[in-house]
Amino acid sequence: MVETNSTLHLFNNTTGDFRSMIRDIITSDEQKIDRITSCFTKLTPIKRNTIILAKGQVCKHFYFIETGCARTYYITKEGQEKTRLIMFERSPLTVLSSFISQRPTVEYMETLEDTVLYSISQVDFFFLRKEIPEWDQFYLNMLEDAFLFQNQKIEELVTLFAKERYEKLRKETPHFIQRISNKVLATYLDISQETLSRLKSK
Amino acid sequence: MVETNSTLHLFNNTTGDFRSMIRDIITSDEQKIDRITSCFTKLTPIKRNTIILAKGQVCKHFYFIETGCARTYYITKEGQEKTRLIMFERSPLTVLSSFISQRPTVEYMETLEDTVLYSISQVDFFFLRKEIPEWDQFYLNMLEDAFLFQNQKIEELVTLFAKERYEKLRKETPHFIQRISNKVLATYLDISQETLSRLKSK
DNA sequence: AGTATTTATTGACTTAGGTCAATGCAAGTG
DNA sequence: CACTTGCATTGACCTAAGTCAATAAATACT
Repeated sequence: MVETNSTLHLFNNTTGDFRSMIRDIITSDEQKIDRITSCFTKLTPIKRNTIILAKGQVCKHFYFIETGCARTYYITKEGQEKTRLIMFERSPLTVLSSFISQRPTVEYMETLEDTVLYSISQVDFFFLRKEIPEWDQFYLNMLEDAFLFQNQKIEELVTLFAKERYEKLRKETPHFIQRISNKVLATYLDISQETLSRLKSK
Repeated sequence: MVETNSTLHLFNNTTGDFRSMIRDIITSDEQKIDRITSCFTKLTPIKRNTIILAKGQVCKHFYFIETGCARTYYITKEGQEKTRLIMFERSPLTVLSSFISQRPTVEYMETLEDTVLYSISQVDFFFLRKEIPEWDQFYLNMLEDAFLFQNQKIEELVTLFAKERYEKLRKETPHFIQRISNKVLATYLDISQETLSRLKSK
């Protein structure tokens, strides 16, 4: 990863890559981009299969993934994992329900690969929303995206067979199959690992 | 329903009840409430089981339900209905995915009882958001609510058995059982009508 | 490199819930 | 009020997908 920083600000612990991620997300002047990036901390790399947030905790951070990927999942009372969301590099990552409400989450958040995150606290996040309209707009866009994503997920769960959900994923997001283990992918599609294995070989 | 209007504005086709609904939703001065209510039209009562929006159409309106109730649902390629959302009086009603994106919906919207709606066009709705910060805030709150609702729905679909979903509904929203037919309720819980009938008698 | 621990695959069997069909019941319409 | 149409219930049977178990293959660990 290139460690050049396009600004001259000292004590800015963000990289050029991170600035470009922010620029992808909001259109604003460089000063505001500075202000935003200054609120983020680059975390030390997190090993794969590390739990970032556990059931019962309040989600006090919002992340951007620089490299790697992560998921959020439920554990049923029978002990089964059910993955709701998988996010890759250059994407936001948080347990939005808990982040919004600041109430304990029922989900776990876990890295699926060695992952580098940029982190902002919930307090700073909401402070930035008041301060920078473009950031407020980003929050709104993210919320809309999250709504549309879940809307789609509900539709797929209730209208498609296991086989069809897998085929749709294969066509629309083939990188999921390349990067995510069969085991986790099965929990994402809400089918058993064995059934997924059988679907793949047909 | 009381048809008194607490303002002196002529040509204001909204009722006192409607004003109180808006006041429930946003905190603002009476002038802005006037401005908001003036953008809504009270529709002539709609008979039960009337389709308000069909698959393939773009959702160009946002509604408040004054009396009655309505649902949005998918029809699978096997011809089965799957209800995603049921809304009652004093609640917002729209197919948010299509309303946001202005792209054709895959859902149907239908009244479940004789229903009275207040309607605002998508254009006016977004115009109001620019004009009145409290309305913009309402949109954000609604989006957050909608997100949280779907988040919950996904959790229930993937972590609970049919029986448990029914028991949860019976405890948390008993009015659904009183007002919604077994048939529609079954599609809301994503179980067959026969199975729901059997669950109820145990 | 060699061992230990996951993960993937495959077969045999089970099950939650669905489908189909028949009957009784309630409700809307002329 | 009769009549039709749709809704709820129940029984008999079915099936998509899950579970359990045994290998095999891949990864991680020392």
